Amino acid sequence: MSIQKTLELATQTALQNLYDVSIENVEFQATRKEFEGDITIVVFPFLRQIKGNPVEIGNKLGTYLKENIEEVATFNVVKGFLNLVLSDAHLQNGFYQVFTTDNYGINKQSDAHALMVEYSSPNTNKPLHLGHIRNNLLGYSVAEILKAAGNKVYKTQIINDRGIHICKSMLAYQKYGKNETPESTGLKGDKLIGNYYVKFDQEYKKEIASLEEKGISNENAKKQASSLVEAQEMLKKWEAGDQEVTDLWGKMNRWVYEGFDVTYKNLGVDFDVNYYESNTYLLGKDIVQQGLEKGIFFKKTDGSVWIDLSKEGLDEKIVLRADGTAVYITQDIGTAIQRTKDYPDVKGMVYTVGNEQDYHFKVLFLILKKLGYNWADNLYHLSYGMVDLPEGKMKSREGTVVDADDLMQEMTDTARSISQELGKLEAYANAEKEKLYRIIGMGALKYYILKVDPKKRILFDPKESIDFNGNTGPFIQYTYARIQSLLRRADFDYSQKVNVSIHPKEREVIKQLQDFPEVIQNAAKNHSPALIANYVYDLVKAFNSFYQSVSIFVATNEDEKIFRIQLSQKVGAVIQSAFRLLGIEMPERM
RNA sequence: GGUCGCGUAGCUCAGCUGGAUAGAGCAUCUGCCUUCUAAGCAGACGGUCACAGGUUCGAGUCCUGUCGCGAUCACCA
Repeated sequence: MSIQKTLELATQTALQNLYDVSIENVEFQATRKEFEGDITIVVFPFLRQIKGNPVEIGNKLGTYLKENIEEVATFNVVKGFLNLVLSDAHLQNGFYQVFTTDNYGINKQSDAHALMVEYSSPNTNKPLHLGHIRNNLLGYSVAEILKAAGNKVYKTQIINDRGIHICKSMLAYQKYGKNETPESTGLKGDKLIGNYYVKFDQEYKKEIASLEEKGISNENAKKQASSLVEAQEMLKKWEAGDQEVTDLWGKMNRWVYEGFDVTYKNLGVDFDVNYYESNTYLLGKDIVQQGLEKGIFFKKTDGSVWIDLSKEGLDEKIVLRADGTAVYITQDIGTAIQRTKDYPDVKGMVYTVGNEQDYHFKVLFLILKKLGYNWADNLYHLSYGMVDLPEGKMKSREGTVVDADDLMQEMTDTARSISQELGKLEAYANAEKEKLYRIIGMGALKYYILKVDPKKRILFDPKESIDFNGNTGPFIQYTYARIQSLLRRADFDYSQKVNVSIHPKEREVIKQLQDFPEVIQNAAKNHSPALIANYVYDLVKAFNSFYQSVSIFVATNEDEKIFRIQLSQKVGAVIQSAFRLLGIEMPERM
């Protein structure tokens, strides 16, 4: 039984005995650090049922708890706050239990309730950028957090491998590509294709400009430009299965995937299953037909099919075009249903998609619910804020993007130069040093992105480098590395339970450790890696303060030394577990 | 214009179901390396929690309105 539960029951009994009232909830909070105590009971809410002075009630309750509950060593009352000091014995027992629990805080995954987490979902006409990095890190991390909270999770992406934008790259390649390949140019496949996408846009703009000179309005010029018309024709050919077009499409997509694979690998993310839009874009039409029969959708005179969501405060929304072809939401309906067929154990899905699509997902979830799918209640749009630059939105076509590969490389480079400046790691082999630079650089990047609340937008200024001091990934990695150094030196058995008097700094660390399981549950419930990041930061602060104020190897007796090593070991383990949920690796030294 | 999100120290962010004097980091300034890794620790400075009302014993947190920023309201994806 948790200490909180114990105290709650005891408080209820106490108030029954002392005042003859039955209280339903007891409100707890961690004692603020300027007061003495570990856990605080808020007395004010009792005043609804007990007439009297809160300080007096607090004192009576405190006395009762101290006399009857062995875990309570002493107490004090400030205003309406009853601060309880827990006994050393209780803290030691609590810690030893934490210490001896393997994979502390991490739950076993249950097959009963599987979830599918979608993230990344790139277009195959351009390389990944900083926006994708946020998406990928968030999706991956939330998937890992959900696993740690006890869910079975399938990670997936839907690859946007068809459409007019792909045709634009293909067209530009046909015209200007001279049969270049990643091998012949030495470029990553996604970079090569991305260049042609930009090339198309440049030529398209030139064309519009020259049409405008001939007196054609901008609006008409945009529609009439021959390059655009050609791209549209190419899309029709693709849909008709034209051999030449589909061959080129296949070849160029393969190059892009090879490029993406490198980026994903460096980013440390992975997927259990991929869905391709070229396979799913026709899905959902039969569902629309069924919905029409059930009266959920209705047909307009031109033959297009709609759903009326005005009762839900939304508009009418089209689900099928007049010519019978699918729109974006049609295939999303189809894909969601397809996934539950492919993976019958899936009871819910998480979509990691930017907040610009809030409206879309509201509509999608509502439609699926109206169609009567019982898993529709367990759909969640993990909506996150955009990553913007000081000058505004990133735009691939205009070249104002922070490229994912470049940024990761820069982070490693920064880690290298800081490390060299500090004169660290000089004794190690080059290969090991490079590996550590990568771990530290990526740790800085990932923590920087994940520590902020997903729904807030991030302003990224490329001119200001991401920090390595303070509330950062490397700070936490550094603490871990220090702990590993301690453990390498501790060449004795420290597994046994010991009795010591607990230092105030140790108290703080123990209490932090005890919060970890709840933090994981909370992060899962809120789909927020930021909660994990903030927790680890607090834990590390508490540990560093402890590390600074007590000596571990020069403890006053053997038991104390063992206890401090145990405490350090477990803090290291929790840091590692928590950072694994963020996809951040730990260095053994730095 | 409708809808949704955000607004906390000079900057970047915490602040759990309402609870004590609103917390960190960066930046600026002070101390601490002949003792376990100074990417660290201890401290100083810095706040009308956008604004105005309301609910409450108690509001950064809940409600209403106003302002500011962003997104969205396509037979594009």
